[in-house]
Amino acid sequence: MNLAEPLLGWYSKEGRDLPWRQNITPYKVWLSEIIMQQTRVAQGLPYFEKFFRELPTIEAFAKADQDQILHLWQGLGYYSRGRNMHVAANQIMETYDGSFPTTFKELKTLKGVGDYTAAAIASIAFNQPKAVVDGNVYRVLSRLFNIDKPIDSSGGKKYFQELADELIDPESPGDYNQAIMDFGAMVCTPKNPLCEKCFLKEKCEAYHDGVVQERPVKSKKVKVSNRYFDYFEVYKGDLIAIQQRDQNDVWKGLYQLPLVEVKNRLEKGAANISQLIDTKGLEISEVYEKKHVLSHQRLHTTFYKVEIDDLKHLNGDYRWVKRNDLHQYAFPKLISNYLFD
DNA sequence: ATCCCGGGCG
DNA sequence: CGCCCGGGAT
Repeated sequence: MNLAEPLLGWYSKEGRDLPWRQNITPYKVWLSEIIMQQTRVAQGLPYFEKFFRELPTIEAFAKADQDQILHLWQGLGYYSRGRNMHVAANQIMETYDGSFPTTFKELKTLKGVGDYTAAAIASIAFNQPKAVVDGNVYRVLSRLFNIDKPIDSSGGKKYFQELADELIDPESPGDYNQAIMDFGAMVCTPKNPLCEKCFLKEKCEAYHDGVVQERPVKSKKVKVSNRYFDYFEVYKGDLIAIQQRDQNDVWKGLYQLPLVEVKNRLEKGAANISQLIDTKGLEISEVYEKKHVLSHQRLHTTFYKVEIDDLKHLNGDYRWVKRNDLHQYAFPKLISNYLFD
């Protein structure tokens, strides 16, 4: 696909007018790229202005003391970026005689400069055809080519880097790189991308297949959270209390036993049923503990049973069911295992 | 209030 | 591969 032509056309009209894009120098590119890592333009822009005003040259940056740099950095987050820049500035003064290294390989020897930043400086400041691959590029390419390789796997990273290197415009690598990132930030956004007015929608395979929202793919499992559930088998004679789950949560619409969810393991215990009924004079026995794993949650459950002498003692949205009728209700495996096994 | 996002380092 | 951080979206 010839991506460069439409992208550069769009960029020349719609690209953002940013201070480090005027009178380009390697120092400005480096400063802006490091500041913009993990940072939105709106937030980083005043920091760039401030740094460039206070420390207008690589030499000034190298000679500043760390306290001054961190003070200027205050509020931007990821403070190792500032500390690393200080080291890198001194590397440049000492190893490269005060002038920026010009090759991707040399640039990567600078502290805090990885693949992305080295490619950005090499292409924007030195016109070398090295494709940047940042979050924008992953998103744009995974959608345009409907690629479902995970962007957080080593194989996926390599695949996207190679694809990006094929697509880059060797005539204007710097503008091309900035164009695709602006496009990702302004049109092909993570949430609510502007597909309907996108000039690439006819070429976009994910748009064509209706999977834009599912790109890019990440393989890292969603962080699994721990939850602590205490279930109570509350019964009177032949009747047992059940409850339908209606919250926007796991097992919505299914039935379960009266439940008390607690924040952590320490709160676990039979006493939790006092939130549901008056436990005075009742005998509550623990039946067993069970860990139940879902894709995104680890449920630490404990089952208790308690017999009550008056149905009214259990307040809330419960229904009393004959034990023989329990099979008419849909229960999560966790609960049916308890009830029927 | 909670989730999501993101380059580079150790 | 987990951590570093703050802001924006939800």
